[in-house]
Amino acid sequence: MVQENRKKYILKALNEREFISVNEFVGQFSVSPMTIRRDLSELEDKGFLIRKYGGAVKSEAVGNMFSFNSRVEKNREQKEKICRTASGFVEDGDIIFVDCGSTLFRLSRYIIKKNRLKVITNSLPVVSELINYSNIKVTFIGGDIVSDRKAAYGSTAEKLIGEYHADKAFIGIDGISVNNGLSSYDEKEARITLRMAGNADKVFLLCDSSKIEKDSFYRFAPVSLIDVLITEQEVDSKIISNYKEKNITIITK
Amino acid sequence: MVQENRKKYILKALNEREFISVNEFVGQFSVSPMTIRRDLSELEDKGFLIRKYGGAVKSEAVGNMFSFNSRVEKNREQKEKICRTASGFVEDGDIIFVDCGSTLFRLSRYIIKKNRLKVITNSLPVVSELINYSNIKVTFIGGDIVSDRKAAYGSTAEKLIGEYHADKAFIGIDGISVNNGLSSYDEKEARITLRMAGNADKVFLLCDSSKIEKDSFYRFAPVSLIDVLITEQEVDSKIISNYKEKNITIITK
DNA sequence: GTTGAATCGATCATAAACGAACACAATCCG
DNA sequence: CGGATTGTGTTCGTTTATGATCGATTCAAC
Repeated sequence: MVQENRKKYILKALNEREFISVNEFVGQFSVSPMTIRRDLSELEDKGFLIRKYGGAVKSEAVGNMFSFNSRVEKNREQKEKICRTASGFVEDGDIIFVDCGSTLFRLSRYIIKKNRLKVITNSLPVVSELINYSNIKVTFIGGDIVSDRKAAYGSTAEKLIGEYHADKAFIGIDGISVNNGLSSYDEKEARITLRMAGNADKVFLLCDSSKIEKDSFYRFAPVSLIDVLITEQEVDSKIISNYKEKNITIITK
Repeated sequence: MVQENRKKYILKALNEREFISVNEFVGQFSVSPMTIRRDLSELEDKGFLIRKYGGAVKSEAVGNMFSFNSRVEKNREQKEKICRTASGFVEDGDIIFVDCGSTLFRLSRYIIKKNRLKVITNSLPVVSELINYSNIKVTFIGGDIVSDRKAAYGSTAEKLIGEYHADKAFIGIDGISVNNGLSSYDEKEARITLRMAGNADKVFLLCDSSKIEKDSFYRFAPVSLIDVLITEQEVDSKIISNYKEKNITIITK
């Protein structure tokens, strides 16, 4: 059986049962455990399931009021990839800011294995993803809740961020260009992002390649605000060197 | 049976009974007691149950953020009744504090029809109930998130409450008596409650009758802190007059 | 209280599962 | 044809789940 059919079969099996094991498919398809593990890993990246020791369970996507509507989300795979890359920069014991937004939200699932992590965020989806993991301390930036963003904003929120300092900040934007810096579609959001970046030692910008060298309408900071730009695919080498000049590293995997 | 199934089964069993024992699962799953103990320990960390000698009991924690909380909550009907009564005191245009806890959480659904309401709370379940109603502005008190209470606590949270003033505070406690005042099982929770009450013009205490004239271990305020006590059934007229002397009205419907 | 049985949790040992790296074959494409 | 890509299997060191041991703790009966 070919790879595609195998994956379809796996998903079908998962619809009928709560848990599927690696070994059952090893028998059924006559392939090695490694192959099944790879299949499951890819399906996990796409958000179809969650791997567990020995197999996998259904993706819990439903039921969490604070989670984004993932089925219809665009660029989902790219976001997953960016976040997976970004999670490599999170170390045990870190204190990190996590900005709000649909990209940053996906970072949560890649950091739940870290130890003694402290996460400071204004995003409700991030909180609800992390709340059940005792190895992670979550601090929520309070303020006025904006329902369509599912996050806290406003002067209180901004002021509160100033009371914390983090090792790393993971932020999102709507556009970035060497000449015009970081830009956002929403001013209140930009102010939160700016504060988080300002109170962290190292700043990681997570954005998909479509936003690079594009500007959104509210420009709020020079590119020097960030240290690392993480995106999902190779970028023009000319662009890379432009950012390099500003001491910004672009990372794609 | 694999680990994942085991845990799900354990939680299912806990939904049907008050107490589950380690030994019953040792028999059912053919694993060692140590394994079950480890399972229970992990489930406790995530806030799904509370371990006791020989097994575990249900967690008090509320939460509509989680997939399998359809368990039958204790005293649920009484809490509903108390909250329905309390909602009668909420008026259009009010600014109100809502404390955290399983009783106060139920207040949300009775106030969603009000107009121009502003709700200030440290409870995540309350936020998630109200977030989709545009007629209600929600302000979340940030701070350290405590997973089993699903709310924010700590010095930041306490300080933040001081920055707000509300028309009314709706609070909960674990015990109240004329002589010893309000008491709580948890000190950090008491401090939040105290701040909310202190920053509101009128204070409504929501508690079921089993807590009246009972003391919990941390006494944190005299009964004069509150203005109105809302409970679910008729209280002894002697008690009513004792509270009346302190200018507290007891309301039962 | 005292005592004894049951339970608990820290620790160690073991087997299974895991993933990174490398190797190999099949396929694609200039 | 030859290089690149893709899918798979193998190896091997690491991680995870589990069970066993054993002293400490808890509970209940006295």
